[in-house]
Amino acid sequence: MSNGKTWTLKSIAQELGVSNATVSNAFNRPDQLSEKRRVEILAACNKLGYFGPNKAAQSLRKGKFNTIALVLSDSVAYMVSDPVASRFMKGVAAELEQHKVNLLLFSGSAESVNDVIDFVDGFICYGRPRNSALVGQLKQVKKKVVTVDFNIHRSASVEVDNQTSAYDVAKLAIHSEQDQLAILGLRLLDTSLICRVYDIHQMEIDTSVAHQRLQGYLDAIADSHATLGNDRIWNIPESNVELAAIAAKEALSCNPRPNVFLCMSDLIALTVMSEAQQLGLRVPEDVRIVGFDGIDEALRSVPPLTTVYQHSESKGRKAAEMFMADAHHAEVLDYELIRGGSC
Amino acid sequence: MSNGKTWTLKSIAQELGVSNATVSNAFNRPDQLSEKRRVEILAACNKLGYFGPNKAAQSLRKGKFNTIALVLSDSVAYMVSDPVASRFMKGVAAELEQHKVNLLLFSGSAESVNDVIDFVDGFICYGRPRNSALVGQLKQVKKKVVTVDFNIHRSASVEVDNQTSAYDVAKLAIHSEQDQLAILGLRLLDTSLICRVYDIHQMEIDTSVAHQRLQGYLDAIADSHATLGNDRIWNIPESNVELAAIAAKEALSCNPRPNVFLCMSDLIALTVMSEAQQLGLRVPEDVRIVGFDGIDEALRSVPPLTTVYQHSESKGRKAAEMFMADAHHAEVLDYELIRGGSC
DNA sequence: CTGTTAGCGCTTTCAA
DNA sequence: TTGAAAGCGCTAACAG
Repeated sequence: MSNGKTWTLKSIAQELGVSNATVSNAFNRPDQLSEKRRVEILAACNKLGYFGPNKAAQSLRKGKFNTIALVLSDSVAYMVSDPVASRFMKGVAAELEQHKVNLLLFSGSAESVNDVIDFVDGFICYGRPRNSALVGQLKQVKKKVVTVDFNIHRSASVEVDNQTSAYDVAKLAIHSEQDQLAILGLRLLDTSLICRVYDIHQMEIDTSVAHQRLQGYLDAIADSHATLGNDRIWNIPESNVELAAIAAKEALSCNPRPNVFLCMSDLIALTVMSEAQQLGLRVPEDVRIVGFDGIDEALRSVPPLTTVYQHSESKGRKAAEMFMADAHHAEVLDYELIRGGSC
Repeated sequence: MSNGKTWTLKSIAQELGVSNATVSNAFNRPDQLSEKRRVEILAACNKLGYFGPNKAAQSLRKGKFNTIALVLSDSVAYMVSDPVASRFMKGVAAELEQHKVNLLLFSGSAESVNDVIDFVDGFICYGRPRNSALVGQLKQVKKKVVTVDFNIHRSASVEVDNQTSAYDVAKLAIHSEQDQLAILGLRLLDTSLICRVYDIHQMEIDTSVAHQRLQGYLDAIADSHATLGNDRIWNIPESNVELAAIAAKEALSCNPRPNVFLCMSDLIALTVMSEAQQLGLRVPEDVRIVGFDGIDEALRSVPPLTTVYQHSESKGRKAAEMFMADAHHAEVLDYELIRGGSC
């Protein structure tokens, strides 16, 4: 570590023989002193190793932090390796970088936003946080909030029409009334277990992404008069290959075997595809599969996956944009149906 | 937004008819007042809607922030979607979450760490930042620093032996003196262009990951007496499929066509594999390929990729651990050779 | 254009 | 156990 003296605005002002207001102005309000004087002061500061006012003190004083908290729906550790969440973060980061605003990652499983609220100018909240207490807190917060993929009925939100898009992609997969459906759901239940979801009608119909997609699927199935047995909906707690493989194996070994798989993420869909192929089943001849999200890997699979492409990166960018612009409306983003070869 | 009054320690103390020191103690130093009194005060605060001392003021006073900055080697937007960096972040996040320490993502292309230095307790720096000025700043910083995959000769570091691992995996790929090599490098040059790298001997041999790997490859080639033409090293500026595909096409259309491809990332290797297969070449019979990193997708490819598996998540965890423990040594992490079917 | 001063909201001696 | 007061480092209003 360098052993130079640690300067403060005050001490440096004293050293230079000017008042601290002058130094402060030199850094923050160029119009308050002569160009010449400002340059002199800045140069002197730089030589002495004073690199500008302490940001923490500055922020305390101004009530402005140049930092926003991105509240994720789950732990940071989990979200950062989720391909869809990553793309979203990428969009947020890209936009914030332009505004020179720092990004603080915050876990949706944390106990309280209080830990960071005094450090940030506000929140972008990506998906309903796993700890639902946070939602209540966010409603009370006296700072800017932009919600994504859900809405807390205040301030701004960015959403995609999950229900309609799920309906659309399901329609692509269902070909006849004879089709036997299976739904591989992501986080339909608040559990870390892989299990069937039986009483969908008793489920609290909330605004979570999973439930919106489920509703879309169910509508499509009803409209098509196809069959969805009451033991044909799975809950998968996390979008990862290991868990998905277990559910996929279960689903593929049902009797009668489903021939259409509606999957709430591409990772799940790709896993079903791979499991099916290992059983010697052909996609789409024997088994049709659709995913959701439109991750890169889905384009590269054989056959490529039919899925709903979400503009996750744009979503992130939009959310950050709305935050910066202090927007107060709800923005609904487009989606695209990708017709791969899996159905 | 809630319209309740915004309490401060002072105003709440006044309201409760006690001194502000008492309120402060109730929240921070339970031993300084009776249990009964403490509980009373806390309950009263909670009822009135005061959720504890303002963290920004607290931090300014204490000089402790419970936040660390993760300095990435490139822009946050880019790093967050890189599979290897993601795993690293996952490890860091998991460890910090346990300590209830917040994570601030910081771009390696930013101008100066000054923007955040006053908000954080220190830095974890993942890879040499693209803006090399940051390295100099980090050396001066009077706060904790842990570097990863490079070393600034102060405080702690976590590293993997890139050179030896590259050597090892290259040895797996090279079978005879007749082999025609190609190296698809990642960020060997400070440019955003895809191009050949000619004068490797004039290159500043630095401690960047890319150069260490290159040295490992070159050693392996030399030891095997195989052939690496002087126009057979490519620079790819980013690890993504589009850029990799361009370089892969170039490399595959060389005459004589290389039959061994040493790739500095799995994504690059997978892209070469896919391009080769599209040309009707068989892997590994016609073309042998090795990657680096050991991402999930590499295990699932056909054939699975031979590569070096880095324990990226452990690396992240370790870096955070060392930060929290205020370690000062250099830690060298293990790697594993994964023998897939691609060579 | 420059200097003085009152806080931002808090913690922590120190004396009572 | 409590209260008064100094000060963390800074900004902004105001007076000169």
